[in-house]
Amino acid sequence: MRELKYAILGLADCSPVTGYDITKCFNASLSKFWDAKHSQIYPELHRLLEEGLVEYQVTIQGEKMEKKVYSITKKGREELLEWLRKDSDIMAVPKDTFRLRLYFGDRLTREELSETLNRQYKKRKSRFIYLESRKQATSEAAQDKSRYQREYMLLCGGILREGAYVKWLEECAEFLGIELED
Amino acid sequence: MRELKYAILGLADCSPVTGYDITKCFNASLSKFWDAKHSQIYPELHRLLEEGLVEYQVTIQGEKMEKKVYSITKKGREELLEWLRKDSDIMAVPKDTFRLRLYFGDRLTREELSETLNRQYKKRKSRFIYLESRKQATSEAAQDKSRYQREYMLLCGGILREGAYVKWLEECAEFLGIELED
DNA sequence: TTCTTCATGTAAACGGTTACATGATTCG
DNA sequence: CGAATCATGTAACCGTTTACATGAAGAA
Repeated sequence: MRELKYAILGLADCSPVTGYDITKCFNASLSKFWDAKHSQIYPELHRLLEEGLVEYQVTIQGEKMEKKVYSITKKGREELLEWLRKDSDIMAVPKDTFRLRLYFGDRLTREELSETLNRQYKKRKSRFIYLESRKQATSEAAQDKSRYQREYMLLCGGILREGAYVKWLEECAEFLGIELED
Repeated sequence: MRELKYAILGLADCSPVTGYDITKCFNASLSKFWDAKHSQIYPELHRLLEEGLVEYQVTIQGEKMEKKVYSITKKGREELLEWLRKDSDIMAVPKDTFRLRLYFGDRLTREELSETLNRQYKKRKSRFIYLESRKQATSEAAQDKSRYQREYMLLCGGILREGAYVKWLEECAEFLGIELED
């Protein structure tokens, strides 16, 4: 529970950050390790501040624009480490609208079902190909820069996940006797 | 949005159901096509009733225990079909606590990281093996009974997903130079 | 008789999204 | 000058979980 807390704490432990930085970081990487909107991040930062896990310094950007740069405190680092050492339960099966549609797919005509399957296949496959293409670039960076190693590992995880989904769709098509367009 | 609505509508379209039946159905199958607690299902059923998508008849179980058996209406079936024909966007990357822990894993000692990885590997692998073992049983049923076909397809999806996760953990171990116990 | 399962609900809290709201800075 | 980006917040709403609450039926 309260996992956003630890995602923020972890980022603040890498280097001092603003709420805006955190938002960008969550949106940026393909290999999303977490996701949150700024409307969730700012209140959480306030809460971490109250709990004494982070502190901030106001910096002036340009003429007068204030930004709050948060750093982790000793107490914050301790709590982060404590959390990192904990056991992770395997996550509940994610809710997947496509899977739900497929489950009740016998109500559709053969053509409709084929369309449903093909549309998903197209999307998943193009995402898979895109991630694969990004792997090469990240792979080289991961060799020397240790900060790219974790990005690389997560990217590999994403590729394997997408690959499994694509393969599943191919299996479904075969099982249902549906032709997949490529 | 409101996907629980369609999960319930779909089940009610298979055969008349009580709220309790729906709850059981969601909890039962390995190849969970959806998940919800009874505290979410009962209010949703009331809402579907108001919208005229389901109707119910009260049945007496035993001496005096009343149960509400819901069936889908014509309007409900139409809305379900309309929804089934829609396109499914690919779901957002699921939030995964283990992935988050791994991302900040450089803060742990080599031994701690090894433990973290091994614990997850053990869980994932045993789940994978369990699902695989269930595949055989379901496979035979899927040959003749059409109602087992969709169960079978979803189970295959689950196996591929778990398999990919296991493979990813193995890749991570190799990348980090960590030995996985089997 | 006691325990499990069947059966139906409500209330509070939580995590997350969407929308509302404001204003400075930088780049073309 | 105008558009994109930087920067920080709040409020309402929605979906979901946990806890509260009750009681009958069936099996051991």
